Amino acid sequence: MNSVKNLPEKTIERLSQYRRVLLDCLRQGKYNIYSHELASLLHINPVQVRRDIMLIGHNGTLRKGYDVKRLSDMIGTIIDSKEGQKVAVVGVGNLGRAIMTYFQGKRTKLVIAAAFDTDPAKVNRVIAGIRCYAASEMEEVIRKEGITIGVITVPPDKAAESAEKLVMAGIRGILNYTPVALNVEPHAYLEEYDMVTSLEKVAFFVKNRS
Amino acid sequence: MNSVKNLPEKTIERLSQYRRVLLDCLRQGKYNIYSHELASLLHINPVQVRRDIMLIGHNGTLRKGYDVKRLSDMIGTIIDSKEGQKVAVVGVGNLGRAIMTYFQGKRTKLVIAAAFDTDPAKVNRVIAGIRCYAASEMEEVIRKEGITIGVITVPPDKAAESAEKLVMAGIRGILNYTPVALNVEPHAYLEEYDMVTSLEKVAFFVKNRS
DNA sequence: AAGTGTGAACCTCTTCACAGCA
DNA sequence: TGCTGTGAAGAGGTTCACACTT
Repeated sequence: MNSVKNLPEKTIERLSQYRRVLLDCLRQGKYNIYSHELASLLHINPVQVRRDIMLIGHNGTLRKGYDVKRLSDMIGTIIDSKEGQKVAVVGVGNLGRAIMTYFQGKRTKLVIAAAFDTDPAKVNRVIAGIRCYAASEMEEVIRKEGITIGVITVPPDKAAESAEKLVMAGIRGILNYTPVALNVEPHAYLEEYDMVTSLEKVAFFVKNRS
Repeated sequence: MNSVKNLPEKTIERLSQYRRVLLDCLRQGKYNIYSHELASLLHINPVQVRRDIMLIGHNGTLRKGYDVKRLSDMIGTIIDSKEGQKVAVVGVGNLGRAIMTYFQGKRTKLVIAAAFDTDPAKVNRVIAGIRCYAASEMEEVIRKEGITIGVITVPPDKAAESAEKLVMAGIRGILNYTPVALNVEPHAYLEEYDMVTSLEKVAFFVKNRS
């Protein structure tokens, strides 16, 4: 079937961004929005917006733009799990802390429930509102808390080991910020992002501009 | 013409990753590598590797795999500028520091030359080896140092303002880690990355697995 | 036999063009 | 008139299949 489960990856990314914009609108008391407004706020094409919205089910539309509340709720039912999901941050360095701070009290459906590190100065402390455990406690804590997603922000040489521990603990999704390609399939869904690559990409396009 | 300037975006990203792997090989005394080795290290298809290498000029090949040194140099001539490029980090929070630490002494062709913040406690200090200036000095420092790329890691509400300042200072490329879509075209090349979107994407795929 | 180089097919994503509705 | 919804075309990216080389 061609349900919501088969949405294109790019559409999912944009839905997340639509929702952010929509929530902003609600906060400002704006209750409907045109596809071209959403589009220009995100610098994309209005057709793209309409098609994404079409893909999540023809519903949710009106003749004078989209109903902001209804659309953002609709996106919620697609992206969020009903009972929410818990996230663990592995590696409480600058990057780990950045993510923990970012999420502090933001989402209700996606909550950072634990952090892990090997540094005794961090273990058993609460950092950015999140309890930090010893890396050795990973499996126990993840199972007990029902954590499903792990974010890896450790130094490169500890990345593979961290991923392995997460998989052992039954994690279902991993977001890897380390420049090391991990091998966790088919146990977990894996998303990798490398800041150096992004910067080099910008450097390339800066170099080759007319 | 169909030169190296017109390389697909995805190919550029992979070239950056190939180079990392190749430099690792050199460090380990490995001097040639097969496409399937490179591929499996990065979890992609060997054909993809061969095609990317083909795109950067048929050269660089051998009958017993690729010459590691020659290929990584070749990638260097494509990604790097001859005299290198300087980078500025705008916003010395956790994320800004993460990037500054990451790059410390890593690259010679892509160097973080300055950081900017409004916090008096950070201004005029050296953090992760990088001099931190007041945000008000941005235009002056960027022009004087010849900085071409800006990384924005400020809080969301200051993102637009930071981007504007960078553009005013003649910046040519921006990497935006803020969840705010910036409007800097046609002055600068823009790359955006949003951690929340990435996490939500992982959450979606975790939720919808067979 | 085991690699590379590459045309062509395939798949994914984006945009065009336009019908239909208020 | 000005919006949404959508078939169809187009662009971009990946993989297949196979010729070629040593």
